[in-house]
Amino acid sequence: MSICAYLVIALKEAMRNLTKTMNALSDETRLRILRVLLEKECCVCEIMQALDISQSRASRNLGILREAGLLRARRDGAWIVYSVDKEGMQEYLSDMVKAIRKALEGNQVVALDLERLKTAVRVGPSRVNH
Amino acid sequence: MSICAYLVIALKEAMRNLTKTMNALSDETRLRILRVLLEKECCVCEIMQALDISQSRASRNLGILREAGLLRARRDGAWIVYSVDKEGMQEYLSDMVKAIRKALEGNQVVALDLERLKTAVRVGPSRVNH
DNA sequence: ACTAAATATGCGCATATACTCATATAATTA
DNA sequence: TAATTATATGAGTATATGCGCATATTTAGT
Repeated sequence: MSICAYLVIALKEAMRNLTKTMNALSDETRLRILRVLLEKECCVCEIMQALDISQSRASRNLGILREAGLLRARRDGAWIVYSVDKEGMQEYLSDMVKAIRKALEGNQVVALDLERLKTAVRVGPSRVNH
Repeated sequence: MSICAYLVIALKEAMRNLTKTMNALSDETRLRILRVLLEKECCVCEIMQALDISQSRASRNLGILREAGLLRARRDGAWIVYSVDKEGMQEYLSDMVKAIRKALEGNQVVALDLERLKTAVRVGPSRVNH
């Protein structure tokens, strides 16, 4: 492949990254996950409990948010802890996150999620009766 | 339908509006259209020329942005002029628009669109050889 | 009123998305 | 090392999306 072709790809990548981000943020499940993670870092099973959703659904959507650069993941023993890396993320991503947070202010679905989050415990999916 | 059921629907509407907005902003064509309209209000045929896309594609995506509350449309003679209503739109929408604008700064695809916009004329689709 | 022009939209197709179910992978503990 | 636990992921399915093509709708001009 020619140098030129590579350049064209690089130029298109910025746009692709942006649409990827916006796509990640255009789904209700993922907006709810993001909002919960703005409250506190969580493992998959805590997200399951807060949103009252299945394990695979939680895991897959966390992966999409991570892939879009909105979350970071670290292992902590048996768990993988997801968090919003407010400082480390690209500036345009943190702008979006701030806008989303504001847009979700007072939202009732979110309120319920945050309520359930309070009683969520770091216990595996197998012990979450869902 | 009971009052309760209506309340539940109303509570869910805020979330639905947000995902609708984000969805509208998660497509490359629509991000490009929005960016062009931040430069100057346009009729459909000017958007066609700036982005070098078909008439139905321009019209449909303008409609989606409009439906999401991001654009307003007014008739001007034979034309329908679309614009970003920066003052009139919901606050969370204008936050998103600002973030998008910043994210697209220096983007090459956008640069080409804006270049073509300069030479775009308000002449109907039938006279745009595409 | 008739014709032309500008925009919107129904339809069909190809592709993308989101979910569940079942299973694979990776780390912990006995 | 074997069993258990936490998370990721492949497969299948139902639905949503984006596009082009053709056509409908609405306005302008004669």
